[in-house]
Amino acid sequence: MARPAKHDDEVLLARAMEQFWSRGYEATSIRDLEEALELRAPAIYRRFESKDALFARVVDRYVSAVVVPRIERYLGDDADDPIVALYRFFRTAQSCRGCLLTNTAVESAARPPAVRRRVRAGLGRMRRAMQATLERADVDDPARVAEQLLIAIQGLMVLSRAGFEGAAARGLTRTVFRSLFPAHPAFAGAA
Amino acid sequence: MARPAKHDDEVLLARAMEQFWSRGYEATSIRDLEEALELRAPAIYRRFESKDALFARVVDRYVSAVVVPRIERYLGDDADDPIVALYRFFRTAQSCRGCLLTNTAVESAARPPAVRRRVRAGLGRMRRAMQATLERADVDDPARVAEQLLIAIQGLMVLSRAGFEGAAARGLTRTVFRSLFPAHPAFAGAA
DNA sequence: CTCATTTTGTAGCGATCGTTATAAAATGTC
DNA sequence: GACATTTTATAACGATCGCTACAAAATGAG
Repeated sequence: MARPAKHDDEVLLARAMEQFWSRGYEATSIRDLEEALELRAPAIYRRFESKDALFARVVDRYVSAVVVPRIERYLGDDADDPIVALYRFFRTAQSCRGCLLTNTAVESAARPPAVRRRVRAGLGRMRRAMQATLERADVDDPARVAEQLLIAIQGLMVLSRAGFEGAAARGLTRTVFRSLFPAHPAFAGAA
Repeated sequence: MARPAKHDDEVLLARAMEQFWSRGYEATSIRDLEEALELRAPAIYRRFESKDALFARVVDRYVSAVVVPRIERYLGDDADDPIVALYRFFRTAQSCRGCLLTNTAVESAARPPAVRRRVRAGLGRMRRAMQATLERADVDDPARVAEQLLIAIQGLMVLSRAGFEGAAARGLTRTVFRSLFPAHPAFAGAA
């Protein structure tokens, strides 16, 4: 009964996410999005109110389509060794794009409170998932260790984005786990 | 023999740094800088080539006028307890502006390599200063622990910028030190 | 085919971006 | 005071920003 849309919201949000993730909010223009979404500005605005509103939807999608699936894949309760699972969760998170939540937390200190709230919620979700995994591993004070891990993964994301990648980043991640889980055989550390 | 400048470079760089630090590179316009520096655009451009070049000088000044003095003040070799000194170094670093090196590392993944190099150099300087302090404290494997601390402080800066401040941030910092230095009396942790 | 409905593209809005040509203001020298 | 020198401000450049009137394209219903 009406003209069909070229792409559904999911596809558009995925493409927009790629842009915002690698270039950041400010550095991504509507013209960039026109190319990425294969859609001209008016069509973008009719579907997503404004650049800000689109970005908010993108942050939501990042959590639901990137963070949560990664949590389920690596931190699901079927993991044989929860600590090794956490290690893999860390290692597979590193890339030159860093983490959209990290990038947004830093970049948008002066941006709409709605976005900042979403970022904090996303970070909280990660922390709780890691805590649940730690509880399965019977570590002491899982809440504190989860905080540690949240801090560490944010720091690692910053260093990834700063250019410390590959072997360097791998070494840093091992260092984190060796320090936090010195008794674990996989990271059994000579001090 | 010529018209005197209203302000010397040091004053101008200090004011520009405030802007870039709290708002970021992209979000700071030349018009913003005109107000902050009390100087019109052509005067700014005659002194500092371009916005990029000015920002590079600002990053340098941040290291030499903020990072290095803080290192000397808190991590100088006259500290009675190097671990407590490191703790104070961390605690006094937290603010809603985060750290300019952290912010720049995240924001300018797609910016001139010269700036990225300066950021990495600044981070390296912090790491070496913390390592030297750790060596004075006779901890095991100071190089590894220094890496840990660098990761942790970057993570804490992200969370500061995300809105975790005050009591929350204080708690997080204590958690870091309690975990890394469980034997130290100041952070003697019930696991 | 006509019509109502929805989606899209063309073209362009005013505002602001980084930057600059040009001239005025402020000094020491003679 | 006239001059050379340096620093500054006035005014504006083309480009791009986020955004939008408006009309054309694409469907199903009648």
